[in-house]
Amino acid sequence: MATLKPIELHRTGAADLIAQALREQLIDGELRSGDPLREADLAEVFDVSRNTVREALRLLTSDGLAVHEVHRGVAVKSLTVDEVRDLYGLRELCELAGALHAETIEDADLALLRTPLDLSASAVAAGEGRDAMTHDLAFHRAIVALARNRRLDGVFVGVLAELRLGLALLEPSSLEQWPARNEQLYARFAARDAAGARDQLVPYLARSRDELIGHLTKTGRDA
Amino acid sequence: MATLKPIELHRTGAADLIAQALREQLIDGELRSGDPLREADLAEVFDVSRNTVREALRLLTSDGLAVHEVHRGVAVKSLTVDEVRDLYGLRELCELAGALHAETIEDADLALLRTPLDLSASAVAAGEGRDAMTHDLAFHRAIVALARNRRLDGVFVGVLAELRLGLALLEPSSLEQWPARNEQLYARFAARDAAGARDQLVPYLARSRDELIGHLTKTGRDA
DNA sequence: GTTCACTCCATTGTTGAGCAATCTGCTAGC
DNA sequence: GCTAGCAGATTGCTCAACAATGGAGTGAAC
Repeated sequence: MATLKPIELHRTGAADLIAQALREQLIDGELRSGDPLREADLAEVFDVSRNTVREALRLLTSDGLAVHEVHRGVAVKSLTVDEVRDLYGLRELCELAGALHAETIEDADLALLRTPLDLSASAVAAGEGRDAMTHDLAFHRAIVALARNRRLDGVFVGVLAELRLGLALLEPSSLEQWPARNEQLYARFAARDAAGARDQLVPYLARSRDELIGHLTKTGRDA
Repeated sequence: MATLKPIELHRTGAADLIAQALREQLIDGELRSGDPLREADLAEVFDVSRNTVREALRLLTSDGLAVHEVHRGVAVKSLTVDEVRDLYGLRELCELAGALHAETIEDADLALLRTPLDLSASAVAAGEGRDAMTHDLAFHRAIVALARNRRLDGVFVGVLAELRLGLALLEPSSLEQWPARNEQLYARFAARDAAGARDQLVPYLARSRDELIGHLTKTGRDA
């Protein structure tokens, strides 16, 4: 027989599916920080047993998206200002690792940067805040991917997921400046200018960080 | 009342305890790469229900210490050469982030580097391979901790845990060169020489990586 | 009015049994 | 030698139960 479907792509169990569903609700902002995730409720909503829900919640907590206190249950994580600082520190490390490779970037990789950028810009124009952010973050993921280190990609995805807990609460208006800034960043990559990318990236992230921190301290303690 | 026990430190459930026990067996090398982790067996060994074991196994797999295939169960992860490369890439990133702070290192931090170094050296002298490695890695953790980023620390701990899957299989003889190299590295920190630390660190890690990769390719495909 | 003590209830932690789905190795038949 | 198919083992998931814990409410004592 011919080589037809070499990958039957990792089937997933119910717990994984539920964890994924919850993750999506988190980044959609449907679940807000601090919201309790009660086993019995979720079991009913997803129509699975409580044990399966528990497994899913374990996954979420080890992702850092939820916190678990014994006998008090699981709740959506609230980011503290310190955590946001740490997350951005780590994010910077990841993105700079990618930016290092700007010198030798290939056209195919450049295209992988370009696509989410355009998608993000049009989502911003259309007022689709959530999509705009998704594509914006995909752009940054593409930057990190330049380092060609899957483990690093994994770390970065985790960082972004946690950051989204807070980012989801930002007002849509703050997104409007992003396309222009991303465009400048992209230009440095297109020019194979690693140092320039780096110099662009650091203040970019600092600004994003301070925006989020400002929002956290303004609204309520943490979020 | 006086401030007496402010921390009743996160009590843990049975699943967490079992996951921790398994982690320890992993780094001890008692569980080898590829070994199956059967639910029923573990349930009996630890005298808990299968459900609890399942939760523990979920934790291990999301730590990256085990792999999970649907309907085929959980097994201790086998590191591929590519994964080792990626892990060392990430490890380098973490340690370099710490080394950046060598310039401004305080005496207290220096002491935190010194202690595990001495412990490691005497463990090597005593032929205690496992302890030697534990303290060696603690030394490197202290380096990363200089960056004062808890999230980064967490990433690094995860990286080390996975690396230990392979490191546990190295012959004890290869440990003997480490104390001297660590000592050189320490000297750069003591001299507040960030650039020097960096120049020491990169080949140090490259060498360690190649040693592990060499061992993997030599013994059997992966491990 | 505040503070304790106590009770009640919601929720989690864990168990154990059970069954369907799936994988694995073996056997029978060709 | 190869394939089909039949166990047996193992996982995926459910269900029902009960103990342990935390929180909220009630009420008495100061």
